[in-house]
Amino acid sequence: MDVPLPHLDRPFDYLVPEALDADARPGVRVKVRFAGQLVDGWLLERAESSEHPKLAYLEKVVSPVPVLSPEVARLARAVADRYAGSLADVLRLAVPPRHARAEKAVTAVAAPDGSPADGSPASADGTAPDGVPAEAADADARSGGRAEVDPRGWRDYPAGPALLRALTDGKPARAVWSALPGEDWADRYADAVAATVAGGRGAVVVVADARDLDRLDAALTAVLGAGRHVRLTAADGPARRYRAFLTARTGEVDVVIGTRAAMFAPVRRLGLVAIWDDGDDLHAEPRAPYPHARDVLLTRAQLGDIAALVGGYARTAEAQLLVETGWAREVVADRAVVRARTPALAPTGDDPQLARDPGAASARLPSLAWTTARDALRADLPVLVQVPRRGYVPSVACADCRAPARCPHCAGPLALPSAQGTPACRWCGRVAAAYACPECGGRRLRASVTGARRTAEELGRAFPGVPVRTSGREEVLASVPGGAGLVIATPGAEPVAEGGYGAVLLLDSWALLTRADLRAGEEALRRWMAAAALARPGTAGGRVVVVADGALAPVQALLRWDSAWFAARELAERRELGFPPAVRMASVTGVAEAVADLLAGARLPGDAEVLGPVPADEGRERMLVRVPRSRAAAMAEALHAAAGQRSARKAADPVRLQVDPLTLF
DNA sequence: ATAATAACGAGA
DNA sequence: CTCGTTATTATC
Repeated sequence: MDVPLPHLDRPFDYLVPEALDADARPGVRVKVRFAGQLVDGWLLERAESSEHPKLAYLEKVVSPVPVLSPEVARLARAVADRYAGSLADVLRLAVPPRHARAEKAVTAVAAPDGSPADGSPASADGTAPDGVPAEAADADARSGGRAEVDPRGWRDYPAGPALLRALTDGKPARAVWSALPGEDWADRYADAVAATVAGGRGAVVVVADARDLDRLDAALTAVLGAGRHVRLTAADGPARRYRAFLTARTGEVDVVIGTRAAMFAPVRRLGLVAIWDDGDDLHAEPRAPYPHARDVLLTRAQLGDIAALVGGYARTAEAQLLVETGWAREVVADRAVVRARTPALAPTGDDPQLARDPGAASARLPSLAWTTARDALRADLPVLVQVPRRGYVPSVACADCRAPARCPHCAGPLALPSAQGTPACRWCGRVAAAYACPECGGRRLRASVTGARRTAEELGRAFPGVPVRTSGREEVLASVPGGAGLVIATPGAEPVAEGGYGAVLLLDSWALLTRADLRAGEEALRRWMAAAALARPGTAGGRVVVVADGALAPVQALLRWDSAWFAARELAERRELGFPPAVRMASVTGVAEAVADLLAGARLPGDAEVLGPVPADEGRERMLVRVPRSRAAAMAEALHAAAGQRSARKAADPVRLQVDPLTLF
């Protein structure tokens, strides 16, 4: 039933009229009369009988195309349960809006009679997508006649060739991959997909943005040839998106790549789910119930014995948890290989000791950064300058040692309500009047971040005669030529340089590190590594300068190119502080009475902690519920049920439920 | 939203 | 005890 009310989040039985019998198959969109009015719905399954005494008839089958595959239906239910949401909400994300013209075009190709090509009934257990008969695939598997895919660049990782072999063999391998600097990740993902396809199975790959998608698209076309895969992204518009969706659904292609819109893509005989750069916040769906692409894909892998690949230059705490729990194996290069591929990395003091050179002074560049850039330009190599985007909310840090200031009571972040105010916790609201830094004992606090963009603009003037390109919000460059030139980019928009950059400067790192965010350190490292990975290896003259204190853990991790170490440290810290992913959290946001009402009605597990309230925007407030991971399902169910109670009695004020919210403060 | 149903209280 | 009114709750 396509209604978002949580208390109606369950199947309803209807009679199928004779006339609709042929079209009324599982997975089709239907219209039914519900509470007097016509509503949209999904036909989940056909049954012989019903418990319900008085059934109404199905009003209409919207389209005979069973757009909802059994595998995706099961996945959507699991995702709804995990995120305390409704199936209808997840299905809205999973199945793009119907586009009649696109449907006509695709089904006409797939089957002249208008029915989809894969009209076979769902497999009994619902785990495998319907379509190709299982026996055919098994026969293929037993024949042993599958070509082994050349591991190519995966040879740089001791576990790499075995991973590809497992993919071809159809084994549910699960890997957390730390890409080497300079690695062509898109080629490696194309290899992994090709290995899966060689085994007769399909794949879903999710990337963060259009630029990554274009890159992966090109790599896949090179490896698989044209027409073997399809792009699925909301940016392509409703018609193309629906068309791509149907192409996958009808089994015409069995490799789908895309942004997070593709995470639910129906793929015939799915054998691999993969995500690149899982730390990018674009992977978090902003619509209810706010699922994260990584979690959706991993749920999918778990439900269907499907292989999973989680990769990035940097490793997230979530990926680290997969490794530490043994759910996934890490695929990393040996230290010797890492050393050989890494550019020469150096930190430099944050306080600019301005160089004598007038150019450096005007650009307010630390002298090491300036000389590094100059040397690269002299060697006719491009230079990348990473400058954080504006708009970061600074949190409060110790003015002496710059450790982030945390609430002594709940370890939430401190914030200054005004320039001269007393710091207060953004979680529990307690005022930290007599704050003393646990690191150095300092009592003074500072809020930071100065204009970052101007630094970049001035940088151009510091190197007269050198072409300057910018890549950022308005215009994102995919690549730049190899000669001398300055490229100024915001994080995530760094173009690839032909042959690699001679120098990469990571400026204003302070803005990244002091963000009021649990993931500030992880995020900084992720962005630095993504930029530094574009530099040439140190042996080929590649140098990276990070303007940050070399003693800080994220900086250390960058210098050693060891994000696994940092992720382990980060995860350990979150265990200690009781933060995700070590625990499961949910946030409940709304006007105070509504939040209190919902929590009062929720039968939370006994060991649940309720934190807050803290003020949220527009007069609303936010409470956090924290449980051990083992209680995650119980917490989600309790919150969903409580939301159901409220909606059943038509409680006026809406409450937003968010499980594992990306930002906790 | 709306219809069925339970709950309640007044008047016989 | 019945009837009419009102709160509650389920909606196939």
